[in-house]
Amino acid sequence: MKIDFEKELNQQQYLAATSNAQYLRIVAGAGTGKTRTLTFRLAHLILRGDIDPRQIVAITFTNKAAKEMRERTVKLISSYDIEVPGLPLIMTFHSFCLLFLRRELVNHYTGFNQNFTIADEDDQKDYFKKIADEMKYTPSSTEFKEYINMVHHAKTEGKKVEDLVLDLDNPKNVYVKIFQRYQELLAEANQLDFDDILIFTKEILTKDEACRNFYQRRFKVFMIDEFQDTNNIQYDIVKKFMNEECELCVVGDPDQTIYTWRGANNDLIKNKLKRDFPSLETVTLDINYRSSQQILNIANKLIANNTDREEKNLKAFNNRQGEEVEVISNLSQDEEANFIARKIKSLHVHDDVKYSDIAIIYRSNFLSRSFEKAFPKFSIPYEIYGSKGFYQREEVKSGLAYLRILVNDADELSLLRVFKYPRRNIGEKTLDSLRQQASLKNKTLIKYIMEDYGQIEATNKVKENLTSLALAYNECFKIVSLDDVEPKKIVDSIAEYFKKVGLFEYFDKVDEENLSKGSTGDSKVDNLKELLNALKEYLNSSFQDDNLETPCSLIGFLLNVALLSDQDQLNQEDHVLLMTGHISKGLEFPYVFISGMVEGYFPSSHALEDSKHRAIQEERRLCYVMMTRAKKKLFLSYFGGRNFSNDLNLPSSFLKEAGFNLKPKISFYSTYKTDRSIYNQIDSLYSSINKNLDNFGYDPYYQNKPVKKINSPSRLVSSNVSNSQEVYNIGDKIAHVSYGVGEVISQNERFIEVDFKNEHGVKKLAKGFKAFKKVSK
DNA sequence: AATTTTGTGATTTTT
DNA sequence: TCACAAAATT
Repeated sequence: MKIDFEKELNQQQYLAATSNAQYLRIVAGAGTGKTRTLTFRLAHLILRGDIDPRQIVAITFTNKAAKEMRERTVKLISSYDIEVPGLPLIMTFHSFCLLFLRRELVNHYTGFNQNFTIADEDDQKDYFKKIADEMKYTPSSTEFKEYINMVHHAKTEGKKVEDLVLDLDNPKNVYVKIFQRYQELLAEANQLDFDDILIFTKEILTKDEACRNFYQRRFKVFMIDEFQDTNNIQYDIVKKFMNEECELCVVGDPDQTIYTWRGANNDLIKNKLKRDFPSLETVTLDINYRSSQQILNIANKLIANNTDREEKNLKAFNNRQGEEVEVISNLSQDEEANFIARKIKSLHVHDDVKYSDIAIIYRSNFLSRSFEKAFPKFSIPYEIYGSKGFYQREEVKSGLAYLRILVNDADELSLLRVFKYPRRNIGEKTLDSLRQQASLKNKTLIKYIMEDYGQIEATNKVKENLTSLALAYNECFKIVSLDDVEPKKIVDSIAEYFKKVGLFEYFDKVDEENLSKGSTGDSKVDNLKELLNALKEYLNSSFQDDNLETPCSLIGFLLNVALLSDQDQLNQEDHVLLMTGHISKGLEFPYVFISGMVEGYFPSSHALEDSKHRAIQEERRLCYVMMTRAKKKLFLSYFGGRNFSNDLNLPSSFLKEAGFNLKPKISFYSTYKTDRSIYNQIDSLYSSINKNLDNFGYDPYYQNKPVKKINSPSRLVSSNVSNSQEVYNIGDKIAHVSYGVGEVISQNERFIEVDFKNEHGVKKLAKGFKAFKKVSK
C-alpha cells in the first residue's frame, strides 16, 4: 500500500515532508506537527528509492526523542507494509559521534585504547577536585569555580588546550593550566568527557581527508531536529560529514531556543544556514494543532517582545478559541501551592479531569517544594518529572563502577568507588602504597590488584579484602572478555560477581535501615537487579548490520548508559506532573499551571542582571515554550511575600508583556518586621550568650542542651529580621560573619562590593544578607 | 568512620 | 529559608 502524503498531512506539512530540495529548512512553531512531518519525511526519503535507508542520519536532541522517532517511523512504514532493507540511524549528536569514535579514535590518537569510557559529571567533578588539591586551591572557592567554568566554556566552544595561549602573567589564565591538567587526567583514565566526543570527532574529520571522504560517501542524508538548540561544533561536524551530493534538512523554531547557556546558537537556523547553502529552501509550519487560540494569543503577545526575531504568529487549527487564560494570585508561595492544589482537586472531582492531564511547570527546581508540601494534604498524586535519573542513583552508580573496572583498567575513580561500596578499609595511605607497588610493576592499579593480588604488601585485613575482590573480578573478567558469549552467561556471571564482592549484601543492609526508618523509597537491591536487567536487554537487542555498529557488548552498554539520562518513560499512572520549563520542551498537557510568575524567579534574577538583555530574551523564549505546552487551559500564577533576601515579590514582567495588568500581592500580616530594635536585641542577646557561654556551658534558648560554640549570628537571628533596610554609602564599614570588617567600595541596586583588606580581599555581597551588617560610617 | 555542627550560597541540564 | 558540603567532634 502506498502512503497518501497529501491526505495525511496539511498543505505546509506536505510540502515539508515531500520536498526534494537538497537543502531544506523547516521552521516549525510549537505544536505544528513537527514530529509527524519529520516521520513522514523519513518515510518519503525511504520510498523515494534512490538511497538506502541506512544512508540516512536523523539527529535528535535527546535519546528519548530518538526512541520516539524510531518507533513512529517503524510504525508508519510497517502499517503500510512497506519492505525496507534497513532503517535510518536515528540518534543524538553524541551517540552518532560515539559510533564514529569507536571506529576511529584509536587510529588517530595514541594514549587512548579501544576500551575508552565516558567521564560523567561526577567523574569530572572528581578530576577538578584533584586538580584543586594539586594546585593548592580550595575546590569550593568562587575563584576556582570560576576557572572550572572557563574550562567548560572553552570546551563547549570546541576549543582544545592547544588553541589557547598559556600566558602566566595574566592571573586569569590559570584556567588554561587547569584545562591542560584535566585533559591529562582524562587521558590517563582512558576517558572522554561529553564535550570531547564532539571535539575529537570534529578534529579527526578536519585533519584526515581520507577518513572524511569515506564517511561522506557512507551517508547521503542528514536530518537535524531541534536545530534551534544546535551549537556550532555540532553544526560543523555535520558539514564535515557532507559532500556536495549530500542532503540536509533541519527542523526548528528560533523562538524556542532555550539552551544558549550550553552553546546553542539560533543564528544558525536564522541566518548562517542560508549563507552556507544559498539554494536553501524554507517551509514554515504555523498551524497549531495543540493549543486553543486564547492560549496562543497570550504566547504570541509575550514572544513579540523579543527583538531580533522574525515575526511569526501561531494560529489555532480551525480557529478554536477555547477557554480564557487565567491568572492566579496568592499572598505567599505556600498559599499558591494550596490554592492550586484545591483547584486541581476540584478539576479532578467536579470536571472529571484526570490528574495525568495536568502539569505544573516552573522556572527553577526549588519551586516544586511548596507543592510537595501541599499535595499530600489534598491527597493529590504527583511526580516530579526528570529530576533524578536511574543511572545517577548511588547503588546503580556503584554497580556501574564494578562494570567499568572490568572494561577499562585505567579507570581509577571507579576503583575508588568499588573500595567504598562496601567499605574495604582502604584509605589514602594504603592507596598511595598500592599505587607505588603498581607503578613498580608498570601496571595500572586495577591490573596490579587483580593480577598480582597474591603479592600485595598491605595489612592482612586489606590483603584479604583485595584477594576476595580480585578472585570474583577475575572469574567474571574471564567470561566477559570472551567473544561470542551468550548474553545470559554474561549477566549471570556479573550477578555472581556482584554477590561475591558483597554489593548486594551491602545495599540490602542499607535497604533494611531505610525501611526501619520508615522511608518509602524504592529498594536499592531491586535497582541493582534492574541494572542487570537493562544490561541483559541491551545485550539481547540485535543491531542492524550496517557495517558501522559494533556488536553489543559490555563496553557498548557502558558507553550507552553514560549518554542516557532519565530514560524512565512517562509511566501510565494517573498523577500530576511537576517539571521545569526546560524539561517540558516537546511535551503537552490539557491543563498547565505555570507557577512562580514572580519577578526575580521568572525571569530569574540572573537574567535581570544581564545588561545586554540577551538573557532576558532567552527567559522569554522559555516562557513561550512553557505556555505553548497547554492544550485546553493555561493558568499563570504569581505570589507575593518576600524572597530569601527579603525583597518584595512582585508579579513577573512577563505577565504584563502578555497583556495582564496586575497588582502586587502584599499582606499586611507579612512576617516581615521593620523594627530594627528587634535585630539589635537579638544581636546583643547573641553576644551575651557567647560571652557567658564559658560560665554556663548551656544555651537557655535551646532547652538546656549543652552547646559547643556559637559563632554564626545568622543562625540565631530569626528569619523575619534583616538588615535589608540598611542604606550603604561608599566608605561605610561592614562587619561580616566570616570575612571580618571591611569597607564598602562600590554598590548597585542589589549588591555592595566590600574590600576586607585581608586574605578575603574584595567581595560582592547581596544587600540584605544576614551574615553581615553595617558597623559605622 | 559516623555523626553533628558550621559554612555557603541560591538557574536552567542534555549529552 | 533550606539544602548541601565541608569541617569538627566523638
